[in-house]
Amino acid sequence: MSDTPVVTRFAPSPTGFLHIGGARTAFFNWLYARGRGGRFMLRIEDTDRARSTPEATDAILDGLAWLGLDWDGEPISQFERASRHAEVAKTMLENGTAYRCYSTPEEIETFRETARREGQAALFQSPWRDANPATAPDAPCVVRLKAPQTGVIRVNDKIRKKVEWRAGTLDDLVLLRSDGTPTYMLAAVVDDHDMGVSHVIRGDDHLINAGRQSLIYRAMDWALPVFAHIPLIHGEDGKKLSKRHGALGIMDYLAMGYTAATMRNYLARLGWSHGNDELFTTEQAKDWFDFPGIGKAPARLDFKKLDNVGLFHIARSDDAELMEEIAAYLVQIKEPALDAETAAKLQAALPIAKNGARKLPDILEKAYFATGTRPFEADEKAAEKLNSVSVRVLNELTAALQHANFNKEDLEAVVADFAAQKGIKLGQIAQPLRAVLSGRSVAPSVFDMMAHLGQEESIARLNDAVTRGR
RNA sequence: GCUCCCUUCGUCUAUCGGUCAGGACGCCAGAUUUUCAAUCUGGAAAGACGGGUUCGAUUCCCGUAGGGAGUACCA
Repeated sequence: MSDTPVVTRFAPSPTGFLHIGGARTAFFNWLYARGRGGRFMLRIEDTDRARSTPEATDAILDGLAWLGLDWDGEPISQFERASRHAEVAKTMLENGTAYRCYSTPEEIETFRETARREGQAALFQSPWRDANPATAPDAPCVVRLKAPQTGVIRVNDKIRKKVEWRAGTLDDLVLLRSDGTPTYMLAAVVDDHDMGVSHVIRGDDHLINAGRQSLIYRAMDWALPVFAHIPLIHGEDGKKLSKRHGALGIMDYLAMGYTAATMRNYLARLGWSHGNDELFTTEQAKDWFDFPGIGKAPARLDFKKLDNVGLFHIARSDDAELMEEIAAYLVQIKEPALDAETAAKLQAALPIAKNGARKLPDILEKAYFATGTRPFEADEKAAEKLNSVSVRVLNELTAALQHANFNKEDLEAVVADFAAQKGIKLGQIAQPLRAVLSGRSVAPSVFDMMAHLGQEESIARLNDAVTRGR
């Protein structure tokens, strides 16, 4: 282990929302830095002026914020550093590792077509590479990297290990466009260098770029960062993620009701593992995360597994935290916020309602008995449990409840005794009881609900049903 | 086309030459049971294929197939 401080970065291009793959890349970078007392930085790669928008930048920041991935310092705009990039290109021009190329787009296209037709690699070979500068026309030009034509280009990757390209299979990439703006290849290298980035953790789709970019590092005589190219995430059908798969954006998961802690755990396990550990906290992930645990093959999204992870995390979330998650969830699905009274009722019922919930809406559903108000109208399924017989039984139960202590244990005993006396099964009482207490067929334990509601409210709901049943 | 990468149960994965190939989700069966769940017990389920190397390969090497990425004055 080197003693240089760890600096990682997430460098999205602001052309859309933060997608699930990008979120995981950001998370891995965050984990690596945070687990080692390093810095995690954010750089917005907005050199493509036509496609970059401030809205997309905001959306990405929102996504990271929701996931709880905090970054150090201010996000860096790559575009604003254009003059520094041009300066580096100029240095390369001066030290002979780059050249001006006056070929027009049409000429390049013709070259490629010919090459392709002849079955050759379609890498453009500029006639200006070794041309005498004196013969240069007074025309717009790009600045190209002078890629080596002999030997091999080798990159050491933490995950792929040694990756090599034969010189000549990497082209003379454009560093500066004809309008003087930098391309991604140049800008990314210069920024990573200037920001002191020690570890570049990014998607597998950049593996070849590591080879290309290493040439720029060498041209400038800069130390290379540690590269780690992580496998991509595929859709449930194993194909590349696309619109067809839905749930592409990280915020779509909030809209479905998954909590941030759930997503962090699930995302961490997609492509990374720590022995047989499946369910863990973000703190543990920070301690454990390292390159040897990262796999090589792309992973697929599995919502069933995600649900299961949610079960674990909701159960262990603290109530105040869950209330915040629920508020964010409601905003995301464009539902009105909870009023103070309902919120208070919900929070009080959380210890009961979060039991067995995988997603936020599950909690809301189970908490309805506490957030709703009398009289409770039984929904269709609940109504099936109510008939003249069951209502009569409930009426009799009410009497038994008059003298009960309203805690779970005593209530269980009282109701069990009552059932024994009547010679009926517990279920024959519990189900209609659930219907009158919550108006639903899906709700927490009837004893939990009564203990939570208290004697007065519980009996009032029983009486509502009895009155209506007459 | 060319360059590079990848390949263990349906899915996520463990294994770092010798294991009855382990775990998790899901699935199936059973238990529990006041609903949906949850919980508990048990079960089926995998090394893409073909060659090597080796006393011995899932593990190392080569090839094939399949998948992916790149091949832009996009990032």
